[in-house]
Amino acid sequence: MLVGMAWNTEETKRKLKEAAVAEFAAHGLGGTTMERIARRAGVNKERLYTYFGDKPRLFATVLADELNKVAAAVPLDHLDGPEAVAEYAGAVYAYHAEHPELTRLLLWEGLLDLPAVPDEASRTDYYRTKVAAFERAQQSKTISDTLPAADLAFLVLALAGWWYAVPQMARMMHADSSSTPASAKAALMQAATQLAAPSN
Amino acid sequence: MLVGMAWNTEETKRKLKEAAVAEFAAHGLGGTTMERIARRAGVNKERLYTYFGDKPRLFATVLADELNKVAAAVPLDHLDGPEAVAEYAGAVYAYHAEHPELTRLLLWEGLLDLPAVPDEASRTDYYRTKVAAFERAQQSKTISDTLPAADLAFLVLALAGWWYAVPQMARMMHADSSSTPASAKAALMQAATQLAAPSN
DNA sequence: CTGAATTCCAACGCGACCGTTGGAATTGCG
DNA sequence: CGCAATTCCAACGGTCGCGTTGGAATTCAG
Repeated sequence: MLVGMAWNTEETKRKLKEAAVAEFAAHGLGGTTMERIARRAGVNKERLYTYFGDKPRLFATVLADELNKVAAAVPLDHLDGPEAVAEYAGAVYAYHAEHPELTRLLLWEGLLDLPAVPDEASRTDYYRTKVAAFERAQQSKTISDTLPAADLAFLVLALAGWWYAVPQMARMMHADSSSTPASAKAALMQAATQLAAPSN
Repeated sequence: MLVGMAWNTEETKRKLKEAAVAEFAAHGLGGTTMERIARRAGVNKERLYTYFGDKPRLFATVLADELNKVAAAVPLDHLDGPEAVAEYAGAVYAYHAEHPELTRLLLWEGLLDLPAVPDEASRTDYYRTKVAAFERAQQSKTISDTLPAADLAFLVLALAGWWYAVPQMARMMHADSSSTPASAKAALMQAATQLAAPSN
């Protein structure tokens, strides 16, 4: 009965998912072709269908994978003070700088505006733990409570994500070319600090 | 020689552009079909090609049109104090709430990451006038100068735009359904105020 | 009315992509 | 070795959308 280990199946799946992330991030659900994913992975197209189902299902799979990766890479359990909020915002920005695929996948997904996203339950849990960390910090008076915790957390992510959402706008607003990834990160950390600083 | 006024050409062009905005905003450049645009406008597909060229050109045309509209609808020449920044952020949010097409077009464009966007020169001018208004307010010490003017302006727009960029994230983070468009607007205006408030 | 210019549109060629299928190659097992 | 199970893949049918084209309908000038 034993499932054969022949043809290193797991490795093939991994290569396909890696290629799918790159293609979907670059071209979106509609702009990506299964053919190109398979070619990039050096695998036949048919494997995609037997392993992952059709194109939307594959998209959902790779997005869920990437979300799990970022959840592991940028933890957030405890916040004590505005500086910790800035650190978190900076870490999110830095992660996206190294892995621009995730933001782009999220944006492509957002533009599809499906009635419900795949994996909604676990993703909601994930975001709620972030919000809960902000709530606890508010209750212990270490950060500002002028904004509801959910809004504050959401807006901090907005500061970090907007650069990747509309890069063309970022480029045009900083036309004097005085802007670098490093200065962008410094600016958003400063901004996050101001959002989280206890009102005086 | 006189060009005939027959078949009300201008009206046909207007209807085509209106339909194109709706379709492009909903499905993006790749997901939109010329056929559907023409059907929605009640006009034959071929008119699109003779009037506007191919699909990317049409996309650029309608995006430029929408940018001109928002520039006219949400002016910004003078800023005096954090409250004015909040007012501006709120106005931007409100405009996008009524015309969600523009943000979506910008996001689709951003995801294409073209080396240069159409109409780059005039759009750069447009953004630079916004930045200049922030700069003047900083020089007259009515708003905070802890952030470069370009970053501050950019991040204020981030606060207003993020809701539309990742609506699925907004929905999941506010899972308790305590969030409304009105509360979102209030939150972002509060946040904008805190970003712009002179440091103490 | 006749003819030229312009707007409109039905139909087409062509290429691209999705998802499938039939069968070949490889592996483990008896 | 022979057999069954599994992984792999080249090729295909069908559909869809882009951009074009040939000609019909409408308008205006003479």
